Amino acid sequence: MKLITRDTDYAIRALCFIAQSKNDKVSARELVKTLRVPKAFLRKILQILNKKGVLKSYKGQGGGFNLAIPATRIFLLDLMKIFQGPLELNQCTFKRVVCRDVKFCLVKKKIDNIQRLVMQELHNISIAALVEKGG
Amino acid sequence: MKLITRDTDYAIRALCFIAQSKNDKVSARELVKTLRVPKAFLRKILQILNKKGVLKSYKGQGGGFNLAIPATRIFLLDLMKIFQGPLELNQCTFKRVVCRDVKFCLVKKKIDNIQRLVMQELHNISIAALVEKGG
DNA sequence: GACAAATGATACTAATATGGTATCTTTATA
DNA sequence: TATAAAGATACCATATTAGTATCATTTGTC
Repeated sequence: MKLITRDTDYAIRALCFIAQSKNDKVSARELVKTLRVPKAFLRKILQILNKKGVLKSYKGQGGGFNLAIPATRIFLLDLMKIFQGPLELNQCTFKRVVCRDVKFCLVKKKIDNIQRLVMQELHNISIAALVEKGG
Repeated sequence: MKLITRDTDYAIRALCFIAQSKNDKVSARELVKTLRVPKAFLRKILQILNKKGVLKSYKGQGGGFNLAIPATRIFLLDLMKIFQGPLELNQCTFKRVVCRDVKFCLVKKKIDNIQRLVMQELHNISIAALVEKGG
């Protein structure tokens, strides 16, 4: 049971690297060299991050990527949403069945609480926080 | 992104029903009637719960299942472990790469904290708690 | 003892998600 | 104008999830 999939993971690594870089742009080739991740796969991920407004891309020779928004405002939760869809711990298939009172499903309520907790925590972790202390 | 899979979900429902039942045994047929879940699939789940010591089974005509341990001691976390394996939110593929200091990976540390939190919460939800208030 | 109704064991299948590849197009710049 | 970059898109392999199907075994009842 995983909470973070490979693509989210790679995205985090790439963003950390880009955030730390002294250069104004970082190309996929550079990232692949350092991160040791399959190039075609990483390129797809970078393209998605670009479309979602997390990265800004520059085409042509000497092109590459840089952050479209400050590293302090890129959160794990955002990345997970992008690559893994919305966090829905369960979709309450319990309706009409276990719950005697449809309006009050304790299972859902309890799981929703956990979900809220997780989301809060994930929303507190930014790319900036990950790179600042050698993380 | 789901935390609870279908089989865990069905297991919870079945256990809630069995916990609430006045009879000393509940058969798969009864469960299917009430829970509206595919019979063959549910039977497989019940067999697993039996093997794992959560349910006790009775073969032959008039047979069925009942709880092998009190509902107060069956927790969501246990069921998730049985059907979804151990909760490992990430397996830290960051080693040597993003982390400059292998011994101190902030990503892992932060995610581990979240994991601890989730496990604590899941360990607080028992089948008994789910049925007691009409959940 | 035969039958029916239950679980046990086990193998198979279908659908979906995950983790990639491969290829061709477009753009910028030296 | 060649080259090195990203954009777009289609494809593929594997694993996981969800579910089926079948036969064997057990046990209560007539």
